Amino acid sequence: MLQFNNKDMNLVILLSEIATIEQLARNKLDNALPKDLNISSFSVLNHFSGSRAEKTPLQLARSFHVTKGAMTNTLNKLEKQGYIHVRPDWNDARKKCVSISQSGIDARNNAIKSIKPILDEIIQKTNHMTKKSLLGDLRNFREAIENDKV
Amino acid sequence: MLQFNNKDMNLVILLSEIATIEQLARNKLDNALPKDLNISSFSVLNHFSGSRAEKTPLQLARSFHVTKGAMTNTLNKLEKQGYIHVRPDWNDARKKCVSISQSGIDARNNAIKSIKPILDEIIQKTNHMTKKSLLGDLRNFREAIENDKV
DNA sequence: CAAAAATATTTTATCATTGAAATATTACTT
DNA sequence: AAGTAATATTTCAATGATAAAATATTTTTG
Repeated sequence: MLQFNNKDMNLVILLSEIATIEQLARNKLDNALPKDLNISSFSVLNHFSGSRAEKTPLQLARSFHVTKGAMTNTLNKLEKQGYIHVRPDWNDARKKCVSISQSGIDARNNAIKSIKPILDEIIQKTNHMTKKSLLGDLRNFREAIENDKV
Repeated sequence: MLQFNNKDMNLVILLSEIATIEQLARNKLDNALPKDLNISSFSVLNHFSGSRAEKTPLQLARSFHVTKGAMTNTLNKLEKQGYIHVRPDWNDARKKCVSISQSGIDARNNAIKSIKPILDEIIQKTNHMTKKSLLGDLRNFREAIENDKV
């Protein structure tokens, strides 16, 4: 009978564990966020709180490993909400420059307040040592999967 | 300025790493699978290769942490394709009993052939020690997030 | 310099998922 | 035994993502 070998099987189990965690976390956070902000929109806003430098839609799409069309969608919503500024790139008319607005910053801070209890609950239930090693391991693992060409 | 504390921030980074991996892996596998089988359908078929015991739609929905409606959808497709058998539960008319068919087994084996190169590529790029500790850590982590009530 | 290739964004059709409501059946309560 | 609650499945509308095509602009090339 055709089967996975052990290594393949372990990898399949690992990947489905990852998919499960992603699904659970996404749903929890999505439900906790203010209803005008889904995870995608929040992630973009949060991205700009680290560095408020302008980014193009393509750069953002790549950062989040999402298609360009999906990013167009998210940015359109954020712009309609007034949470980001979008302007043409004066040097290259193909490009746009996206940055966060003051009300975007406010919305982001408000969103953080609403998901913080969930994050703290997870932190409380998880032992910290585990999480520390996890992140590095996961990054290595991602790099093994990654080969982008959006 | 309102901010995450360090632990929250680490958790956010960890979760977005997980989301990224999930997205990359899903797309890779989805593209590699035969076009009549997406990951959801494949996962269900593969589930039955471990134990061919009959399962109800609800049990399957819970196994995959997916809504009942989503599972109805997947099972309908699989049934139309002839890859599963669905029969009423003679003891409880609310329930159905789902099992894999011979052509479902064939489809699953064929799907494995098509994704094996991708799995092997990932395995090759990843060091095995890492993956071993990862799985246990991830399971603990999932348990910290999990509280189901489908 | 003109034609072709590359780059950035948007549009389109399709699809899988969610949450909630609808339907049907069984179990519990008194 | 009747009425209420619980369980299992399906349906429905809305949503967010994808892949691919369309559009527009810039860069490369011959």
